[in-house]
Amino acid sequence: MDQYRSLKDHVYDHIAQAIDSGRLSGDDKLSEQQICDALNVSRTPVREALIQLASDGYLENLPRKGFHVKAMNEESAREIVEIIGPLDGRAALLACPRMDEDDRAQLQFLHESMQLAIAKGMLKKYDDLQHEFHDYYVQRCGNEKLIGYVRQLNRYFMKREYAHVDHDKQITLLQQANDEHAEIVRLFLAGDATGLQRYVRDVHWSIDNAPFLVW
Amino acid sequence: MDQYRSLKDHVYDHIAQAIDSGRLSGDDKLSEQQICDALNVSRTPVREALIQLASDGYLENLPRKGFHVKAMNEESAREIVEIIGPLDGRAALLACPRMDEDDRAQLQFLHESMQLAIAKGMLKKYDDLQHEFHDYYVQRCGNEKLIGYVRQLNRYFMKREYAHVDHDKQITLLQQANDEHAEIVRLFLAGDATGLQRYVRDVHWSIDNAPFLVW
DNA sequence: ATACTGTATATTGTATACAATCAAGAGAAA
DNA sequence: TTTCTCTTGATTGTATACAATATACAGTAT
Repeated sequence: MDQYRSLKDHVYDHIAQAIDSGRLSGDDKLSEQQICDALNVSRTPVREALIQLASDGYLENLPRKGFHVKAMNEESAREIVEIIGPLDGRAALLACPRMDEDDRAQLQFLHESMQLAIAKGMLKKYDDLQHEFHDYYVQRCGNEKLIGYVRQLNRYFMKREYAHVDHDKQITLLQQANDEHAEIVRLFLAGDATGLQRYVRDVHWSIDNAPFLVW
Repeated sequence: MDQYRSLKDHVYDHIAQAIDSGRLSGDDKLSEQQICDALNVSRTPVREALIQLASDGYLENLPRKGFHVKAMNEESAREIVEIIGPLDGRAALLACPRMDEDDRAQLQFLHESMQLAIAKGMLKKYDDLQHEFHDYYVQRCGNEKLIGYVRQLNRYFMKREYAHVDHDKQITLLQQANDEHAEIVRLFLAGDATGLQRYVRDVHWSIDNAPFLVW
């Protein structure tokens, strides 16, 4: 058994993971009692976890009607795309002067790994590497609040499915995205923080691209 | 007696207001029992409110040691200034095409009111109008998530004091800020959304200005 | 006087009990 | 059959009780 800080945090992690992994989705209602039974805890820590999950954007709370998973609809997708660019761009700007030789090598390696994944048609692998790539410089921007915002916004892209696009089209899209990653790596190597911010914000996260096209 | 949605929300509002108004500050510890006594409620809704307040950035929670007000130090001020520009700029971009004739007139009126406040040396009044000015277009950006982010970040500027700067210097700073507001109004009137975003982000919220210099 | 240790008190974390509201279904009236 | 109402059970909101940990302080040893 894991030694959690508190039962509240245990419950929090349990539900957050269920949502991130897609086991809970849509507008699923969460029954407090059901969670209690599943984790063998009382309602108190469960409710505390639910309140925190709602505050963190995982859930919605209808008064007297309980909590349900916040659905990912057209509108919230738009809202996220409208915000992520400026934040990710700013993170890149801040991270740029904080990167050392090894960091830049890591980015280049990730870029080339993604290229390999595309060549082999390993879409899932590409997706993972993509997150690692962006995470790498975001984590090094030196701004905890910014890191938190970006992490929260990115959650919505974790569950994205490519099923509705045919395989060849997907490859084309990923290749385009990775060409942009190449430019991002180039700007990091050149130490052009300002240009980097502009490129990440206005090109890579162009507001005109649909959510499933970028990144 | 107010008819609150729930006692939890009642407690939440009470403490949030105490913090926003400056009655609670620094690293003040919050005693659960003390809040219970003050509001005549049990610990359950109090704890639920505290958890939500912590999740919303008002408080910090040291396990087994309770909640305390998150202090505003040099570092978190820097973090906020690094983020607010891109977000406020994006809000202006999104709001621009959504403004009608009346909205633009409102912005112009607020700008001129601020000019009047400066002329009369009414610094507090200027501050209030300033918030109203920025709030006006942020509220109209059509992105609830973005509105929430900007609101949360702005909380930190509400309690700012000018005490450590002499009066003449303050006037100079406010005049400079309001000149920038004039340009912002001009861009709104011209409908130049892109230029507006750039100006708000890179000039008005220039990362080089200290927090107490801008806005 | 200072540092350490043990105990008492206070505070936080969790469980349970109670109150208030909501949802579903049975039965009656149209 | 449909709709309304009433009742019953389930679920949420709140209070209280108990358990675990931390804090404060007195007493002792160095």
